Amino acid sequence: MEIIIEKLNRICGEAFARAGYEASAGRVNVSNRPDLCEYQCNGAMALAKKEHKKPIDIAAAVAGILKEDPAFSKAEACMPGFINLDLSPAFIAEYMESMLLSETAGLIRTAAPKKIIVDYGGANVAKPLHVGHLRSAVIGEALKRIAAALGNEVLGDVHLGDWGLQMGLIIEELKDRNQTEFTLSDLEEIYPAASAKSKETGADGELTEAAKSFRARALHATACLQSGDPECLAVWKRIMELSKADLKKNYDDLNVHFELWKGESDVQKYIPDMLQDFIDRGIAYESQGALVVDVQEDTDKKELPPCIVRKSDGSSLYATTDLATLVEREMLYHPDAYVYVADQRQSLHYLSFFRVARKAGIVRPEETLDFLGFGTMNGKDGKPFKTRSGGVMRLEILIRDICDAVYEKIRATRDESEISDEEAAEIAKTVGLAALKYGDLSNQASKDYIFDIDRFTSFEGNTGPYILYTIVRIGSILKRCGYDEAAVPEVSAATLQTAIETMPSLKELAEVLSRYNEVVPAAWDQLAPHKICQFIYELSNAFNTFYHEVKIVSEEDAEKKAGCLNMLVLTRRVLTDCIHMLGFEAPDKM
RNA sequence: GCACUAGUAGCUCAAUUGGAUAGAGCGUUCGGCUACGGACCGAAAGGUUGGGAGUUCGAGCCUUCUCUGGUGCACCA
Repeated sequence: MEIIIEKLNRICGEAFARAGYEASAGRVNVSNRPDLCEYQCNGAMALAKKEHKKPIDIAAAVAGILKEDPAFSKAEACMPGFINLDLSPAFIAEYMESMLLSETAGLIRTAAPKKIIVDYGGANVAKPLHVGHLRSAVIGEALKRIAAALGNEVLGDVHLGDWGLQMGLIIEELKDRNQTEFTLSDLEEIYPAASAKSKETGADGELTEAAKSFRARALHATACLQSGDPECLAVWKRIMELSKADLKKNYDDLNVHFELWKGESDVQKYIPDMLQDFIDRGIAYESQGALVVDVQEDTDKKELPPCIVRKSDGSSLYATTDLATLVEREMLYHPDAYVYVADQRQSLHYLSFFRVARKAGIVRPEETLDFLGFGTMNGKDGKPFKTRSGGVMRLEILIRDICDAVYEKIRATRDESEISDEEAAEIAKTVGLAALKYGDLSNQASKDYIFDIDRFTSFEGNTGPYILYTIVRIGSILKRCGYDEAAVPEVSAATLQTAIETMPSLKELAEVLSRYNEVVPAAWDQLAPHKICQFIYELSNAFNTFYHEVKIVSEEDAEKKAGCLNMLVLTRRVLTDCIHMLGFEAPDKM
């Protein structure tokens, strides 16, 4: 398999070379004027100045050569110097055949597989997941699956926040209540209560004395825990047990699965040696009582504050545990690359701690450290998404709401003889999750976006349900024609060619399909799952146009019908593989 | 104050990384049902890409100035 655009680049480059120009000018793009041609090459215009020739003359010479190539049914020069290209049916049919015969539907596995750790999720123990955790989970999971589909070895790590102040708050709150035993639902009530208690402010807007003293006690309890106090540790273990199980269930509901359930507590043991090493090598020094590392570089436009790796009270913080986590990962997994998925607001922290990691040589110079910062999920008013009462919405509630909305739609439109209430509820869970994830992933990760439940759950337009509907529709046609999962029609380039030659909308579908193996690596290189969303949306549109134009089931020409069915199988395969990469599934019917 | 980020159709989003006439969906208007699933398809209207200047054959994209939002600027994570 070769990516189609690279194949075309090669052919075009050779044509430029034969005409006496540099082959690098033969770069081909998908046309942005589909009314004129399918592909275009703009190399002649870039060459004109250097060659002291008119671009149209160069283009004409090259087009003359390309006209003879069996890959094209059209190759013509257009003013001021474009080369317009149409693929020949034989060429595209052959490409479809190779995709159909490929185990990966044409997706090309990377020649140099990497070991990649994706750090996402960002859950904190003892705090329920809320909407702020959605994007990290959804985007991180998608990136992980995309990288894996390309043949990389990928480990997802939830990197739990399990060693911070929230633990001290709960420990002290339990003491105040004289309580030693507690359940998950107790915990769900205890933490918010304790948190509120520590933040209580008086009329002047300052923390009250009670809040201050409670906070001080919590800080002390946190310190006790971190220094291994058995009593605190016992409570901590119990909290971990309950909370982890709950988090796992919540992430399962999101179809998000982590290979590693590591947390801050796992890497505490590396911190003393790591910091001592920093000091010994002169990387870290004391400043205002804290231990810091300079991260300023000459090319920086502004002053960067040094990275604090130990607070003046001797305790560790965010950057410390992140660095220690790298120490452990290097030791246990030797990865080639890291991707961190977290809120855009943390970009400074990541920049800073990446630099410390490099400066201290925790990672090898050739290892990559990437940070994908995502934007805020806003409500329809453009402000951060809140519940009606203005609070933070729990993720479970959000998922429930979206599934309920889908459920009502399915009940309203279903054929009751085919879909029971129970089935409708099952389908609504699948479709609701797709609506939620697609709604998020179809936006560029780094930008803020507006969460609109009505739009996301719509079955029309660029939505998850529309994509699923297309998959279900293809399944329905194949079933009607007698093909189930196992029985795939025999593949033949000649048959496909006949079908493509006689049905223009099928050729368009084929050309969208041919871009599959180009889009997925691009989505990975740019950490841009929305490119896959855009692709499957275009693919669904191309299919539905074709569907509407050609009555497949009643097609009488056996060869044409076989070609169509092959294309249906391939379309479904590509759509299914793509949504799997995005982290959701299609139901059998909906 | 300094820095980062965004600004594209009434609304929600794209734009193959510098290429031809800036594309989709929703909404609006019009057209298509004896359903291979109409949860669909086709068509129309809708734009000075926040604004100014520059770079070149060519700019939504690059440079610079400017306006408006959002965010971040050492001991929270």
